Amino acid sequence: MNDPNLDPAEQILIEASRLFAERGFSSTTTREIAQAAGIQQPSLYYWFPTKFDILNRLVEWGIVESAAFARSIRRKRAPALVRLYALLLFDARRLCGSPYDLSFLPDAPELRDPRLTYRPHLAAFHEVVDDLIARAMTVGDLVDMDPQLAREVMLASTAVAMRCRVKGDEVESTVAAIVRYTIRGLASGSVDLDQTEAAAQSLSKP
Amino acid sequence: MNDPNLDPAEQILIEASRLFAERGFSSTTTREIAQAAGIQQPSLYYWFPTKFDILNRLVEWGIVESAAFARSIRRKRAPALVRLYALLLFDARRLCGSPYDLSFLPDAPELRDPRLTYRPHLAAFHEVVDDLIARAMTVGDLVDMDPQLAREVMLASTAVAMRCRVKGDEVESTVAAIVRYTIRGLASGSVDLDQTEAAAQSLSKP
DNA sequence: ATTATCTATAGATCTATAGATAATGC
DNA sequence: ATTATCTATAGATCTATAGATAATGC
Repeated sequence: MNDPNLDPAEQILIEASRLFAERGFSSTTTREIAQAAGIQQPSLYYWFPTKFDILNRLVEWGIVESAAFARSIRRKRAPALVRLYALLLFDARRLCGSPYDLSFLPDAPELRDPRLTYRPHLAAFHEVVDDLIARAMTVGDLVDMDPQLAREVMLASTAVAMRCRVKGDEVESTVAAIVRYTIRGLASGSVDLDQTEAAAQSLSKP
Repeated sequence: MNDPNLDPAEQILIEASRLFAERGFSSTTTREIAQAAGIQQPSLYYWFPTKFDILNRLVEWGIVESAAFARSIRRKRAPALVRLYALLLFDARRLCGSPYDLSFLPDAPELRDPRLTYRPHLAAFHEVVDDLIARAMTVGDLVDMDPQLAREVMLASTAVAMRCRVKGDEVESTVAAIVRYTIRGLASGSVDLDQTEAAAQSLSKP
């Protein structure tokens, strides 16, 4: 249940994410989190000021690195579709390989809480995705469709990947398959998918 | 806020679904639901035995008709991919056109509650989808991939459609676009997408 | 002294019930 | 009588704090 070699705060985050994914944030009690982490309920408050801060930490973790990767890929020279592909791969791989179970993130109603601090990072991430979608459409690599819809469909692939809850060796192949079929659905007929994927794969590994 | 021409139970379901989508089931209080429906909190219990029963009614509504449609389409003569396409169209169209906001359904952790009565209907729905996926793969209309992954990707399109929250005239075009690009991602190169869509469109309208 | 934990509990909910009240229809 | 509502509240949580206690390190 708990690994005594781990920082208690880390252990709490791991167990809390598992419980949030299973029962939802507000149905999970601080008592349950503490018990899963092997401590008493009030001891949680030594490591986190509130239950809400545990959620905030997990949500931040879920987006910060992907937003940073998005900023770095914006300056790269590759075609927009390749960069989009790489961004989706990076994001899905990171979330599926996370020690936390973040499968509750894509649709958790709690994300609407304005006290959460992830918004600027998500906005930056979306800005890059929207820019790359616009560029890929301009050069004819994406089917002509509502750009906002294209973004929704693309980002949904991360949610699907996490929902499959694959671990270890299977992460790589499952993520690759889901992202490939998402891009396949949105790319125009003129795109060489194998070549695009190969280029994206090498771009997505920092 | 409330339409006095409506059955109070119906009004409660509509407002409850909106609140569940916004804040989640367990963060929504019976007081909030009642207030949105224009009655006092205890008056809810004249129409529903428990808060949980409100959720159960909404979840049932979200699957029963689609499961019935799935059973009816299983016996139809069209190619498996056309029938899959029609099933996705029917399901997404119905959920997006619903008087209830069921966008919270695809990932609500509360769906794991074993007291909910939707399970047999969802199982029947999945059985048909899995059968059609297997058939479509056998005849080479679907790319070779893990069938369970194919199902996840397909059913995610309904979630994406609901998340777009389109209403009225825009439902039809948005749903059509999302389902088209989902099928595009999964269909093999030999499939004529326009023809498949046309056949599915006529099958999906009972 | 500092760090990390514990027990006990205050204070604030929130669901559901009890029982009164008003309105409708026989 | 039945239907539909209301006010008041019991009973059961659940988060976060207060304050004690034990262990570690100077």
